[in-house]
Amino acid sequence: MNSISVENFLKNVFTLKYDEGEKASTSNLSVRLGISGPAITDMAKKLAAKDLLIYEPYKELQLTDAGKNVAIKVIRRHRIWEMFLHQVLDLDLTEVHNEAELLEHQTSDNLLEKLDEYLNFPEFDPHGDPIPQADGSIIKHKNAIKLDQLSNGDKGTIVRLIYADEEVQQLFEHYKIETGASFKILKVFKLDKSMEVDLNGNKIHLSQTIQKRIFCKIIE
Amino acid sequence: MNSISVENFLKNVFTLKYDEGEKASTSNLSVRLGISGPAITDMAKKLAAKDLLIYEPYKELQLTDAGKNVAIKVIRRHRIWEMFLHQVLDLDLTEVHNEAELLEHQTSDNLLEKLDEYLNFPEFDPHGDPIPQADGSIIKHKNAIKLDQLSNGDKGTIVRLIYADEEVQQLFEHYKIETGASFKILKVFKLDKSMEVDLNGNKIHLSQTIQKRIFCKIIE
DNA sequence: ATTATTTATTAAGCTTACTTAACTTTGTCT
DNA sequence: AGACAAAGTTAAGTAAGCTTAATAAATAAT
Repeated sequence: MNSISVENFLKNVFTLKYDEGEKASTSNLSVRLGISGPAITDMAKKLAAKDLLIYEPYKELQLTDAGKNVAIKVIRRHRIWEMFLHQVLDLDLTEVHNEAELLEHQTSDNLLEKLDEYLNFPEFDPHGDPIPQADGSIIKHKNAIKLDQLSNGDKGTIVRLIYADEEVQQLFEHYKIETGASFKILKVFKLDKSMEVDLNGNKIHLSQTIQKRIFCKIIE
Repeated sequence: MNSISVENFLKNVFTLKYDEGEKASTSNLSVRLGISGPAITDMAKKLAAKDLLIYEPYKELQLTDAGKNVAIKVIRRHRIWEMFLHQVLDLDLTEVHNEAELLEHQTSDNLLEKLDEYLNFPEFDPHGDPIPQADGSIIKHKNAIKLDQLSNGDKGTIVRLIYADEEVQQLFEHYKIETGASFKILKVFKLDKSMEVDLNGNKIHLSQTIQKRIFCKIIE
């Protein structure tokens, strides 16, 4: 069995790359996992020896299929727990992530499938993140794009939010940015590509970094 | 925060002593925790340094109040999870223990109270074990005694089963020994204090060791 | 009471998952 | 191209939680 550290490592390589489009570099992982650079290099070598990823000094980490499978399973457990905690136990969106972060490493296959069944096999979690299916496949939102692709006057609804860290989470919470919310782009500033958005009647200003963490669908 | 190893250690000192009436000795703990004797001594010294228990070489371990509180909290989390897994997710009695064994270490106070509330503040788990309350108090079954106290002809119902290890668990499962079941003592053998019992129409033979793991109430 | 046996402890060593300090490689800037 | 900053790696060391082998204390048996 893989340890909690190993599971978290692989999960973060995966989400960094595939959810956020960032480089799976030593420094990015160091920040994400809250451990030192050398600890990242160390772990990368260990996991390479187990064929869970490909490590070449000074190059970006690459998950192998085996590594991807582990990552996807951890993400599945995480998102099913989030859904369960939110829908069944009524924990709010700011809490579910941290609780799921712990539970995701202590969930047997049997328990996981019971939870999935209880929830009636959901496809997306409360943040709009896709829940990897039992076979490892990941369903995508159709026609969803990141907010930074929109222009003046565009209207849409939010379908997914990327909760990378505590601060982003607080910002979403503070401005009531949540899946299902409708918005209109009021103005895009060419200077720094920030934009002003009307969200349920409130005017809010979003940097490009934040825009990239918000997936939406355009309403024609 | 206490590590998983520390939580398990304190929990087992507690249950060994207060649930099973056994000595909290190095060898008993070694068997229970599945680790070597020296590992027990090591941990005992560490926890003594943290004032969670009193360690004197060659003497039985004694939990301090602080140590008891940690143990009781872990037991509370364990039993609430068992109840939840059984009642809400429909896992069977043989599964809930092992799942709860993992989840008990990854449950925040907030989540725990949500689970407790969802279950409507139960007092006993599916094995009949008392669930320590939020204030640390432990409600006892009234007038419950262990099976080994009964005599020929006594009738009663099972209120609680002590699931010490995998084997006992299997035995309970195999003979359909479960809380709520009615029984009658057919014969007590003086030789080894074993007894023959009629349980829901089946004749079963129980050693004294097993009798001590079954709590019941007499029906007059 | 002495011996034998069980039980517990000490000693030495291992793995995992980290740390900081020093050094090396890579990429950028002029 | 050379210098420099940023990013990554190597080296050495730590703490937790284990292990086995050897030793000592407590308990039971004769």
